[in-house]
Amino acid sequence: MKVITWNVNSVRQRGPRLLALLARHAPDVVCLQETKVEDADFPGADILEAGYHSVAFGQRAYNGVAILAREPLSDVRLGFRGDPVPGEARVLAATVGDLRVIDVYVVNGKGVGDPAYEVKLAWLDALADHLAATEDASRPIVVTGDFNVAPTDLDVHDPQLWAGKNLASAPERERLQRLLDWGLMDLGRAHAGDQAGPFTWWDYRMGAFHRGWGLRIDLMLGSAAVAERLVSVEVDREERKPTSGEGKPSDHAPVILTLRDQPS
DNA sequence: ATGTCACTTTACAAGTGA
Repeated sequence: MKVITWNVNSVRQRGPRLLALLARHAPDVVCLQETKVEDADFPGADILEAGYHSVAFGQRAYNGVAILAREPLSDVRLGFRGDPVPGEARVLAATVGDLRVIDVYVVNGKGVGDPAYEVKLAWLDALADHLAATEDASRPIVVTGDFNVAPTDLDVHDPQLWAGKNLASAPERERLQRLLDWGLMDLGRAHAGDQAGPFTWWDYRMGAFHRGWGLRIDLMLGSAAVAERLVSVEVDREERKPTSGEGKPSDHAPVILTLRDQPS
């Protein structure tokens, strides 16, 4: 079974590349972030034609999440109680087969000391509270998406440069750890071991991708029932190249989780 | 570190969020 997460930075701009991704990897589940469209404009018909059901939770211009799946999606939940920014479409949960899928687009935070950074910390706390209150960590769960947090210095191309900065600061890493303490494993790190990266996001500016200036902020977190089925977590770096596919790339690369099939 | 991109608008260039 394959689960993909991808911050598309506008699903309208990334339409052809999204359909190509579905054809290339034939995933079972895809979580998208930063779709940037209201639900009426979400390309659900094109996605259905490609063989995928979908649920979208979007808004105009900003944020927006969606889950695609070969199998029907059930127990869909939009947003979460206690969200410090309830007007922003950032969390979508659905059940696919035996798997509970929670798609998240974490508040960016702008910079340490910015009011948005305090919102980010509160938001991560609220999400951890919500999961503990509403989900069962003993079941197969994947919490995935753009966390806007590089969990450790292994997840940063230049730890000295990023030390204490937004996306890599200790307070946000502590909040992420709270989430893990509830009963999740960072599957990407489990697969990569003590190797740096693999990175999933590179700034559009300064030729950052070409220079290897990346961060691992798009994460696959899994409960124990998922972690025991872990085969691999890989980054589709090709998708980040300007030359691959139709139109421009997102600033994030897709992350592909592969799980062993359930013994039946 | 900031050489870009996508979005929006008493729009046709400039601010914003990332």
